[in-house]
Amino acid sequence: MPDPTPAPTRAQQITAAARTLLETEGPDALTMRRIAEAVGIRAPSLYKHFPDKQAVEAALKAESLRETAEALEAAEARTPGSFAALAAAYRTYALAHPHLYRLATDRPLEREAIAPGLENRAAAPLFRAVGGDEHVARAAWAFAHGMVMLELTGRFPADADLDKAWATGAEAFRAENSDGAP
Amino acid sequence: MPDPTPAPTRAQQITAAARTLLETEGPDALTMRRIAEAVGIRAPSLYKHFPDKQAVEAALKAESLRETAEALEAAEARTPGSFAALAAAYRTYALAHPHLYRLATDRPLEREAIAPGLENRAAAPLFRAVGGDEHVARAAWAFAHGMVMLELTGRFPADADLDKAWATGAEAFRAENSDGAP
DNA sequence: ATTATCTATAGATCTATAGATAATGC
DNA sequence: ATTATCTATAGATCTATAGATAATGC
Repeated sequence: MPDPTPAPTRAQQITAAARTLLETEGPDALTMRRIAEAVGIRAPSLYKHFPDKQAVEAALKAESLRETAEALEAAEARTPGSFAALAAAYRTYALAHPHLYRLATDRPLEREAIAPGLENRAAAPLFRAVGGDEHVARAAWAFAHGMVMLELTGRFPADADLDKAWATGAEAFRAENSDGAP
Repeated sequence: MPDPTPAPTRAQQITAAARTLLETEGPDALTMRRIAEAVGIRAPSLYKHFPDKQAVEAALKAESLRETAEALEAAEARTPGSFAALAAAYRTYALAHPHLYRLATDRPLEREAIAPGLENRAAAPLFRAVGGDEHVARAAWAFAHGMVMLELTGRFPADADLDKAWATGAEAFRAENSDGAP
């Protein structure tokens, strides 16, 4: 019988160390030297496992995207057809992993480095919840991303009731509001 | 009669040079050395006019915020009460100044470095256009910010019809949708 | 007197490559 | 044989301060 928890490959150790650094100390700590130190090797050895730093970052973006998809799929399974439930899950994931979320959404995605279909998979629950309209789905995603980013960046007033703002957006993009009202 | 176009102060020259660098070459070009070179002095001399680099960046953020407020006020004057008109003006400004917009919204704002009331001034037209509900105003702002950032970052599919996504959000946050529907 | 500027430089980093050496797998 | 690792280092930068010198304003 195969080992149920196979030893992680070096590449996996590197990605895991990079993630821990990013999540605990922020983007400035994400250097090849710090990553190597965390793994217990010297920085030049990293280049036997990843061509360059961008490739390490791309692996972290793929992780974040996959976990976002999983969070949305779980929310959909619990509460089918509810954009509010998806929005809550999206917010929860992003606020739990602020540096990772930012890395994954903040700069262009190296699409050749992520699994084909992963972007679509992450978008699918939202598409379904807003009634299958791609334009509504994009607007709803923008709302959720904007709320998360403005919240993470501290741009709302300190005393703002963000739950109410989220509820407003959840209401605005409900599937029932998307079909034919004047 | 006073000079109608007074010579810019050094601080103004420095801010202007910094802005040109940022807008034309992006954030990596925004170094104290490059700024000094553009002004025609040596980098250490900058510190007679700004305490540190963050202060230069704060001046650029204030400029961006003021111009955003002006763009929204102009749109409101042309088309009072229309969130769609404000959203269009917001998008136009951000896409015309992508690096500046990103600098101004991407990281925490040094609020002590910007004119008191400027944040409120920028928010006021939106607040009015959505019918005076602060929660709707925040959700609508998040939508607009999210659309801009996802568009700037290249996260929508290349063939996505973003005009339609903007129109969807503009409809969703219209003042008429904000009062009392079930 | 004060202010602006300069040179020189401290004090930190980074990413990535070259080439040698040790460990592993056939 | 091949792979992983190491040391050494190229080649770039950065921000910011110290202290000297020149220019300006009273």
